[in-house]
Amino acid sequence: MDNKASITIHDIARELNISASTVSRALNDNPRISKATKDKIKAKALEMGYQPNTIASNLRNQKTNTIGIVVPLINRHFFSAFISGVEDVAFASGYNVIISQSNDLLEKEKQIVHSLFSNRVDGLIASLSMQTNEFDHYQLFSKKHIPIVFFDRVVPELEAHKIVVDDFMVGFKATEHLIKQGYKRIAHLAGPTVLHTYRDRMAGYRAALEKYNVNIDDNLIIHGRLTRIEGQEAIKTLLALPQPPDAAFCGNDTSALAMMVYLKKVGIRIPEDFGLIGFSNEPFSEVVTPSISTLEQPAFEMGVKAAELLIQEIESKVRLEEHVTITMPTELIQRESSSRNK
Amino acid sequence: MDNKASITIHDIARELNISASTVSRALNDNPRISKATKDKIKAKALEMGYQPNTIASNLRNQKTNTIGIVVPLINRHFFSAFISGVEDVAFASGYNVIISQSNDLLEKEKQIVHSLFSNRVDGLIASLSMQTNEFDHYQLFSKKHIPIVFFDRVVPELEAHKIVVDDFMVGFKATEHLIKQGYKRIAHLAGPTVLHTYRDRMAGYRAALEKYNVNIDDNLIIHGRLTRIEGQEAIKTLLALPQPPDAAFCGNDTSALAMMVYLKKVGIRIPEDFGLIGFSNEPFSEVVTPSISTLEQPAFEMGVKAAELLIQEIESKVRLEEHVTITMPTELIQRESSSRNK
DNA sequence: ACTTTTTGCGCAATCGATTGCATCTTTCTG
DNA sequence: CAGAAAGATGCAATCGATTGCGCAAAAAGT
Repeated sequence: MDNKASITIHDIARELNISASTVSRALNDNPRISKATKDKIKAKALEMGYQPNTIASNLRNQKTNTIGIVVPLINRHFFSAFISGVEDVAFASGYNVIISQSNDLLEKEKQIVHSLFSNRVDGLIASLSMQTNEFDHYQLFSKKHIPIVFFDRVVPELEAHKIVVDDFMVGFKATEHLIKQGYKRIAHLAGPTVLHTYRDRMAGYRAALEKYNVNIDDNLIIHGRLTRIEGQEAIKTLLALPQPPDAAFCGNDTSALAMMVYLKKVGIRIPEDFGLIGFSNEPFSEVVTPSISTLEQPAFEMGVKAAELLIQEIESKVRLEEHVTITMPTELIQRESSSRNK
Repeated sequence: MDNKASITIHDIARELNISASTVSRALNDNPRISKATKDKIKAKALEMGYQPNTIASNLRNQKTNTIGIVVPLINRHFFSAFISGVEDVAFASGYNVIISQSNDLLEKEKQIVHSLFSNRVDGLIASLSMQTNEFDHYQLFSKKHIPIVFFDRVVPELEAHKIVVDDFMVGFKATEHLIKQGYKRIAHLAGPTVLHTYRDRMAGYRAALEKYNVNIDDNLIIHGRLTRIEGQEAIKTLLALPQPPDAAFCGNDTSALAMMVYLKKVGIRIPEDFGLIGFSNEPFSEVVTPSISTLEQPAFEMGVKAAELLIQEIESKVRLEEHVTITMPTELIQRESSSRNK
């Protein structure tokens, strides 16, 4: 029915024989407008079914009340939980959220970042793609002092706020746990070392071994993309070693699961013969048999923190000079796959 | 450093002593501008680090190249996979995606829909909240002929495009499968009947029983919100029946898992003593022991279809008169939890 | 009664990109 | 070589909301 163009404040103004400025001010509860006029205008706006045009407002105000999110893949528990946390806070503060996924491709990430910039988001929350090794595209934002918060995959070179987990402690705690459970040769399935996350975790792994005087054997360290396939390949490789490991700390739960499935298939008992611990507490790790020990990565809370930090920065007049880094605690969740001592 | 305001086409025009219109046309490859001028302008734009202001463009063009998505909760496998599918198609077609979650609250859903409208999204993709029993807020869109695609939770009253799975067939196939596996008393854990989805599924369940001349016992049908807790309560209730069931078709994998955990605990063997089938093929259902039979809900593909349909509608001059409903196939995935005949 | 303040509202510019309608050159045609 | 046609670019309005400044009327102060 209502095919005509939207009604604007000018339409309301014309109907009421007043100026558009007054309508605008009335709708924004500007004190310069009398109560009587305000009421009249608001009533008319309602009657005419007026809906503000946020685009126009954004253009004029140089503010979009929108924050952009860049993640490698929406459809992964950690990221979707994180996004959920961001959205919660954003909504409560009157912000919209534009989400894009990089599919772990640098080129797509670049495009997305440009697009979000052109859409004039007020701030950006991003996790780097696995390929990302240059950061010029983020300078669009930093040069204009548009706040950015990086999370999960971050690099030290980046001058921006960061939300991370203590990856060193992750590696340390996971490894220490396996040691304390009596495992002697502990393998580590690590992600690509270009990412600091994985470097730190491996450092924690090494530190724990050293602390407990366990010999470090580089043959027990395998790098990969932590997929199911690669997890399976890794465990095959490890078992074929002259001195195979009796436990593994995997970079994520997915690869730990892959190992578990294979170990069960070849008749190696978990946790008796082989101990496993993963990372990030995917929903499945609790319900598989045996359940997989892991470290909880508080995704939702990280999203909340990221959004709070970003919005605070957006709305503060003065831009913080130093960049804050929030390190989130990760909790070790001991389950069956590593519970040799009970 | 670069603290000054953004450079606009006017800045470029000034530098080159030409008009802004020419710059605009050049950057848009308008044939009315000579190659020489275009090259000069593009070079200058690059040199000055020009970034188009999409907001201004959107306002003028009355088009935002943005589509809005409303889901109950981002952080759920089905929805995040769906969104991922939408985002893929949207990005490829030059659209941004604004995502909001209703948290299954009608009031929040209303706010979101208004906000997306004010942001002038070119189209909307939505799944109703569990509470939603009125639809006036969507009329904002339909009245202005802004296309909407509903998915998953839909109602027949809605005059819009829909992407759904064939819920009747889901119920039918799941139940038929259990019957063919030799189970005799098949329970059904159903969702709230206000939602058509669940009504249809139950109808399918009943139809299958009838077709195979299995007596329908209403005591075996339990309604709930399909959470883990309620799944556990349900199986307790069912087992306490004078004539307990020997199989169950659960409304989702989560509740099926809850049943499984309880059944294992009390020593009832799956699938020998009790058959289980869930719905939606959550990632965990494949990896638990025993693995859970289920029906695949092609979330990602549904997102793809939804986006394709919406974008096609947005970009077609003529608005389709009839509303299309795309019914996606669901495939039964037989796993251990229901494989008595092998 | 006259100045000063306060109150209420309108004018017109602005945000940045787009586009219909000129205008001014060239180039071509007969 | 006049006049038409084609080619290249500029002017100014437009999208809808916001806001600094100004003006008039009403209220307050002397």
